Amino acid sequence: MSEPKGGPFLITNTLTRRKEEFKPLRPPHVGLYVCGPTVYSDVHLGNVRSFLTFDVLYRWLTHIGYTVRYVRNITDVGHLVGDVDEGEDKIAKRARLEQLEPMEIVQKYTNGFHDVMRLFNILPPSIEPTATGHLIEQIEMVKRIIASGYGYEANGSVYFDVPKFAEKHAYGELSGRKIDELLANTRDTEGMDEKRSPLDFAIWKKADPVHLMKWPSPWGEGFPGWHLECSAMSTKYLGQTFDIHGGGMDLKFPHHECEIAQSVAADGHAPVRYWMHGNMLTVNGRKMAKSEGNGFTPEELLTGNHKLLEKGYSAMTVRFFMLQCHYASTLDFSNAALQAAEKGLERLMKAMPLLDRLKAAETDEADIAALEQRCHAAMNDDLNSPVLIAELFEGVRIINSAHDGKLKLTAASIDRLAKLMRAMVHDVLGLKDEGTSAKTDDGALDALVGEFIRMRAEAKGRRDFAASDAIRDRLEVLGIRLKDGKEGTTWERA
RNA sequence: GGUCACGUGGCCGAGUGGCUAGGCAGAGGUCUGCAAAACCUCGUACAGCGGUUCGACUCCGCUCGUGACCUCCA
Repeated sequence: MSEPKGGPFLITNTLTRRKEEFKPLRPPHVGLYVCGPTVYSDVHLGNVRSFLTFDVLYRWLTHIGYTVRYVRNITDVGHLVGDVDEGEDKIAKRARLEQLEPMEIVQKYTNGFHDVMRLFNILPPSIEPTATGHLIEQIEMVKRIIASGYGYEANGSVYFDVPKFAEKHAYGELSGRKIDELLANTRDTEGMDEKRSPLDFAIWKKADPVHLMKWPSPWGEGFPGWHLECSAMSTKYLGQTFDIHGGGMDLKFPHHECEIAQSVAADGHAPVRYWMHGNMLTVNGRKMAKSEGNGFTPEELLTGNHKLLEKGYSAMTVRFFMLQCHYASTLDFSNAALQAAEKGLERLMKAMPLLDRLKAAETDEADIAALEQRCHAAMNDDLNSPVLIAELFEGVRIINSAHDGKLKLTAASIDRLAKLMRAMVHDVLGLKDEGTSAKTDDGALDALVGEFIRMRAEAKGRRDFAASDAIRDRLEVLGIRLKDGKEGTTWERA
């Protein structure tokens, strides 16, 4: 494959801070790695936004013809709760609080994570490796880092020697940090006596005797450092250098910076060619985060049972809401914005079934090819889903106008428009019908409502509008809304 | 404190050195017995102050404001 379908695909590479043309290492294959969740508590909406961003990336790469191997890990090793390097690990803490085995915690929240992903129609990755399933690879990587001279053992733990690494390599390149500034900003050095420098980070950590999640290693019983699993697993499944690594902005430093250092130290190669970072979801201007306590669970979202929510919103409403904002911008949550998205999505989704009912004309009054071109251009420009959605509303206008008989389309244009709309709405944006239309209901209800529509038509025929309006009003109360059109009356759920 | 972003019409949010995305809300109109829906028309916004330019919302500087990272975090 020399060129992707529909022209070059540009992405903002956070390593260079520029928009670059995406050229995979081994086309048509693309290696994509995304940092997954740490499974010690419920995922919240902010987490969902990040996984949604890369879901759309995955969908778009696939749509333009690439074969993508998408790896997204599950962090199931208990990393430490507090600052510095002391204290309880997160999973063990949760296990104690919930009185469960650590691996029960891991399973419980992994299941929950998968449920949420399904709810938001986020596709599963090609490989979903766990940190605990790749201890051997991680231990081997620690050995390679020690062998290259950038790792040292101290009291059963192994640390990465950042200042030494920085002498020959660009530590801080991704996050735009300089070693001197980092050193100048170092906070207290308590509990860091094992480290040669406060900038050093653990790649293997000795477990104290009460620690629950620990494994044997050449340095004694312990557990891998937080940054190590991503390096080890991405290398295993995507190679020492691969195409795209994604994650939230907040992972840029230190997590991704450390990943680069580890890979360079262990294998001598920069691991990633294009880094992509999604921005944060905010609430009242503040980042939604577990530590802020301003997040909410999918159940709360659907039911509206949360102090921040005026009402419940469907998963697709939220998905659409997020896609109306570019992934690299912060997106502020608000009820007003969510309600606007709900209305907009409804308009878009209601136009989709009309595609089957358009009547072909001899001439064309809309340029579907140009619309198609603009849709592709939007997504090829750094996944600009807001612009794609704007174009899709142009498609909605065309569909509605044609359906009203105010705009002519040839059979070929109708076919092309239908294919375009379905591909963009369902395949690329991942928006699915949530079953509010009459079409998905069983035939009995449709037949029943049809009977009322007939009765009402008879009343209207007698010009007995009191009777016809009564039928309409009572059905409305029951959640059935009648709509009179040129070709008769249709209904939908109110 | 250091580093880096951002500040767009009532709200949410794209974007560009000159040709005023889109959605929601609002106003008027067409259609309809009425209504709903749909369609058409309407808002000339870009924090403030300077500078560069024939021309800046878009580039540069300063000021103000907000946020993120610097510690686990998507």
